[in-house]
Amino acid sequence: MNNPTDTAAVRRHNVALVLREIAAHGPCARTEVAAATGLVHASVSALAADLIGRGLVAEVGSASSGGRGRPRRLLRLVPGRVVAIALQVTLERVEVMAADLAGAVAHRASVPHRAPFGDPEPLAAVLAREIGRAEAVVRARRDAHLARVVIAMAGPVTGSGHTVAAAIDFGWSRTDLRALVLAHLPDLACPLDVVNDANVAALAEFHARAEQGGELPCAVAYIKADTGVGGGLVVGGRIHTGTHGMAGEVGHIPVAFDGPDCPCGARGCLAMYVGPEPLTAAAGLADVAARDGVDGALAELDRRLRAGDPRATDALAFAGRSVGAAVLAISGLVDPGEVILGGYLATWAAWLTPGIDAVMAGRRAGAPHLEPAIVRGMLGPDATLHGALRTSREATLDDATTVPTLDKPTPAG
Amino acid sequence: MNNPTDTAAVRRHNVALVLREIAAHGPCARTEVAAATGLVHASVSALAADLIGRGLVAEVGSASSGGRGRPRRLLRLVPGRVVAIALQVTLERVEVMAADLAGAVAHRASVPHRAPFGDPEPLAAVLAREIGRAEAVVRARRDAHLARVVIAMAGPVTGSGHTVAAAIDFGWSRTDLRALVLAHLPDLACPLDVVNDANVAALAEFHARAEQGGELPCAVAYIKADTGVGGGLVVGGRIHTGTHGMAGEVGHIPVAFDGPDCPCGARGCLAMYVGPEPLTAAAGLADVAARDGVDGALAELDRRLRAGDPRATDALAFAGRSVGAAVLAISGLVDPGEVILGGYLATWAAWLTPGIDAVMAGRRAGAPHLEPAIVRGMLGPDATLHGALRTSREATLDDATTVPTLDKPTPAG
DNA sequence: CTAAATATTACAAGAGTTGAAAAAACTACC
DNA sequence: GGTAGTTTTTTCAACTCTTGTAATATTTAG
Repeated sequence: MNNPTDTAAVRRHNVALVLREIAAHGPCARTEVAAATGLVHASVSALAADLIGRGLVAEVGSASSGGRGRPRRLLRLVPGRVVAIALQVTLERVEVMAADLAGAVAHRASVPHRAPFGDPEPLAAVLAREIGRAEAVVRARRDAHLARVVIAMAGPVTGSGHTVAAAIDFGWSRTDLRALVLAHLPDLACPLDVVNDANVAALAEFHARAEQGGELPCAVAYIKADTGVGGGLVVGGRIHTGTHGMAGEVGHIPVAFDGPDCPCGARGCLAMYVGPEPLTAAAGLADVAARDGVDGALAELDRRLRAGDPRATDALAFAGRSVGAAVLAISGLVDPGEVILGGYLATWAAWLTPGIDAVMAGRRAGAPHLEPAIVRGMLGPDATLHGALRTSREATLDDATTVPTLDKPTPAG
Repeated sequence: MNNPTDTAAVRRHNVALVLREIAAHGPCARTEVAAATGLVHASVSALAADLIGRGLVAEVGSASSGGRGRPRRLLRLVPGRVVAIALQVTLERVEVMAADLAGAVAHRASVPHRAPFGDPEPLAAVLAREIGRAEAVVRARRDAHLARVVIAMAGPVTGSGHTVAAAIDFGWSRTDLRALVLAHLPDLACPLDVVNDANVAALAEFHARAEQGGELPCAVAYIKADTGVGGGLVVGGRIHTGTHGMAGEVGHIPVAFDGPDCPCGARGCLAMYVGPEPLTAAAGLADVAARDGVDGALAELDRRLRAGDPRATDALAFAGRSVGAAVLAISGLVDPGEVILGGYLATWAAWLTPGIDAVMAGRRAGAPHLEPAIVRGMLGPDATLHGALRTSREATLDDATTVPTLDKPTPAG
């Protein structure tokens, strides 16, 4: 907010306020919105009329409010009015999901991409094709407004939100993925963002918790492990990307500065203790990994954990200690209210917790009220897709005036 | 910004914008302010008139701008109009400084406090007495407006900004220092804040760099060591306090999770490697420390470093490695554009850098553009006092309408 | 001394919110 | 069944703020 402000900005802000309230607290009357936002009845009426004009909000019947008096006319989000497309790039596939502001899924796809190492162009073509398909689905719906396309993938993304600084798994460096994809889509009429997968997963988990628990902490950290170790920081409800898009890369927190060498160039990184390869190796599954791949080894590790194999449980307990060290680092630096575990850290939380607690016990004993709560993420493997959709949702809720009015400006029939 | 916005908020924002511009870029004309802020000439005139009415800004002569034409009338901050009082609590003394928005010092004091362990009340009395003295100095000045009193001390301060959660050095816990001090000052007519000393020092160093370098990074981390190891995070120009006021406590980042026990309850904390006791001990000065205290040992260490004593330089090189590990953790988590060293880390940066670089070399080799620059702080031991003043300054610049107009509202003679 | 150039102010218009009054719509009660 | 009471929503005049244009002020070049 370094720019000059005028009354239009006030309008934007207050429209967003009303829309956010209606989106968050289900169908509700104008009076309730006024009470919740602090705006005056007259203002809420005008702002709601604006939102209705954009097709974002509609009146949905009346509800007599207990005693006598005029019944309140409830407002709610119009399903399917604003849709976003999210794409997640994993090692082998592209996952696609399109959903509206309420989270109703309009389109879902999963395709293999067979991207060659070192050349982002074929993957960009696949992404563009899938965006086109999803866009066609959205366009077929009457009055659906495509707000944004969001591509999530591993690797730091620079602040401006389009260049992947280093995608180790794909052998790229400083690749403007947005430009590559947009080159295939000259007619795309909405913004396209590239984001870090773990960062948006953190955002999704943050909102999932905020929606069920009442209070939302000022900061939340997310640590996940699946094919890699990553994470994200949500500060004040927003993703903290950092100067180079590296923020939240918890996989490379050094938990032992004289530890084993990490491919990143440093020593003793967290990923060297809880990453899939070191973890399965520590559980004595190196041979399984060599034969069946990492996924097979992880599945076998899961079986052995549930069977009570001591070598497996010991490996998890040791890994837990490194997670505990990372949590202490996070606690001291960022001081989040909660640390959320994702991926197999959530699945195997029961076996990790003893190690985490052991490392944190000392400090907790001194000041238990100052340490973050460690909780399991509630979203499964789709956390990233949901998070990518969430970034679009937040952008729309922040500035609803980007959604066109339904009267004349869209004469497309 | 979750509250409804009205035109008054627009005014606040734009007044702040103009004031900030005048404060930052010296005496400048309305035209220049308009160009820099994006506001229209007419608006700048009105806003400047408001600021002049509050006595914050004054016209200071004309300056012909090159060629012909009406000369521009320059605006500048009125010295001494808005004054803040900062107090820093150290182990043995209370340091006091009062200064105006431009940083001109109006009052300076340093008194021993002899605070007993476990009882905050005597210290609160000393603080209240010193605030009263500083206030009297401010009040004696014609038209000086006391904006804020800020108390900086070690220990996490909760977000609401008044309770010290744990002051280890003084043996307090969850102490509402603000209430204790205000009880002695029933007539204090301005807000009183309690802040973490290292956090505000980080803010001061951030602004010191921002003022000389043009671009300010989106995030900056600060690490200092003197009587203790601490730090701060500045994100988006603001101090990130965290959920419990613990953010930036870099002294307790674990750099080796099987390292030596730390009084905080954890193991391998950074403070166990670069803190004054471990550092002097590693340099073979344990006996000096026992005889002359920590300060004596640090002075001796400084002499030996400059004399080239290999044991001293080796100790610093080793400590540097732990700092490097902490920087890697900070880089991965927060991804600041710069890491600023303070205290004796700045003084002895030349001996620490080899160790830091050794730890960071590996990752820098892979992606040099993604690692933060490590720089020495420019402010000396007064960084904390300047930072405390800076928090007040930022609050005033954010909302200049808190400064009363000079006409009638202040009939005090 | 005049014309050009630059800086600042004056003024009407447009957009937004606010507060009070009016209208709408339903329930309860006689 | 009609009327009063209650609650919700809309209408309308007033106020504030920014903007764009025009007018005014002030200096230098020629």
